[in-house]
Amino acid sequence: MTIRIERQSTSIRRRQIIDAARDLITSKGMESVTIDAIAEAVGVTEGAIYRHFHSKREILTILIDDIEESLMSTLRSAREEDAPAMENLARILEAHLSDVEGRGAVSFIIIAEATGFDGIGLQSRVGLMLTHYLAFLQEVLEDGKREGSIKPDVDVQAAATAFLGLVQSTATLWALNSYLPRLAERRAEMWRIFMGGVAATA
Amino acid sequence: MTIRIERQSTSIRRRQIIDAARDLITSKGMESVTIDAIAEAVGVTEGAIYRHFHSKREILTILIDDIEESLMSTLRSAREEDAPAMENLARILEAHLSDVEGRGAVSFIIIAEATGFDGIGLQSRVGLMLTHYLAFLQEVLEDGKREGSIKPDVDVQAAATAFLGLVQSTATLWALNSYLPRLAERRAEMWRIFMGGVAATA
DNA sequence: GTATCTTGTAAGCAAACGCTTACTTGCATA
DNA sequence: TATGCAAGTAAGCGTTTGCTTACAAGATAC
Repeated sequence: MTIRIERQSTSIRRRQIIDAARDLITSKGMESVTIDAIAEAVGVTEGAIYRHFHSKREILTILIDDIEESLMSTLRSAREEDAPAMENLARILEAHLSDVEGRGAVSFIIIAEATGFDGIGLQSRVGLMLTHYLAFLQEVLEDGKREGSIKPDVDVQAAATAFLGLVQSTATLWALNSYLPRLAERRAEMWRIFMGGVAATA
Repeated sequence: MTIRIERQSTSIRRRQIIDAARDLITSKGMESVTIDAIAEAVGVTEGAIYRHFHSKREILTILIDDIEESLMSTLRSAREEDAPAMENLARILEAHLSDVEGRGAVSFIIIAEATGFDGIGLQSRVGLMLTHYLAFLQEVLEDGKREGSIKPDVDVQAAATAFLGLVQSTATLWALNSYLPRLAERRAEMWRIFMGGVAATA
């Protein structure tokens, strides 16, 4: 019985580790993200994890970076430079909901956890992520105002918050119903309500 | 040095215990809700807690009952029987945001925790709470359709979800910004957006 | 007044957690 | 080929957690 040790470079291991952390969150929730569970998923022992990260907190922080990066890049490419703002918003909503459905509600689980006082200081990092998200939406909403497709008296900050709420509540209900009903189904109706609230003309 | 033991009936202790649990959640977050912390807050030792509840899970379950009861009763009394549906909805939004501001975002922290797989089975209980919440909103929305104040083609389930999202995203941002900006401030703008999306006439 | 039930304490247990330590082995390079 | 670093293991540490046990004492009933 030979023991085979599969050595890997730290760059590869770091990726494997944060991927494992993400998978654990989506499959078994935030509570089950332990160093031991991550190590098992990667196929090494606990000690090896600390060769590549020096704390659990660092792993989670970098995971959030990763989540924000991939989400924002998805949303940014859903926005087309010369398309009408309302079309862009509709596409962004679709892209965000698809992202939630595809990757599981990781981002919202993390937001959730941070809201309830995470204890390792994710709170400010998650706050920053939401700030970036809202700023992006506000940009698109301002486009709409300039175009005249969005009512000039709409408060863009409130509108962006409401948009976030659309995705957040949908994701929450989806997660609490064991990811059962097709998440995308309700997209059209949600969009019509939001659109009606901000659009200049019916 | 006399040891004074303040005996209390189990009915009083049970109240004190779930109140302590709630206070702990709002002040220091879900993570800090431990049997030891609850015991200290009540002024007894850990063992005494188990005279009145037989598990932590039972405490949390009953706390959710309590939260749902007080929230729903607040929202129900914000709804006036003979008032127009849109007025009722506006009042319900105000009542819910006030509740969040007053009691801290307890309910959302619990929703959050459950979303991220709580591990003690709060998930289905919290799902039920949201179902009740949405059913209540859908009732009011149906009122509005009957009155003609809400567009007949509005999907009430989607509208109720969007309404929940309004409160949820607002509460989240509020919690992540250290409860800083007056939460009620943004209420009016949020309401205008939602109203615009469902109202029959501008 | 004494028996009994209820509420309390102090001590500790087993498991889980993040993390460290002492030591080993694979691998690139001088 | 030998040297040194990088990547791995096994074991265990200190702490925290939910919960249990053995025992003490206040309240109540007969």
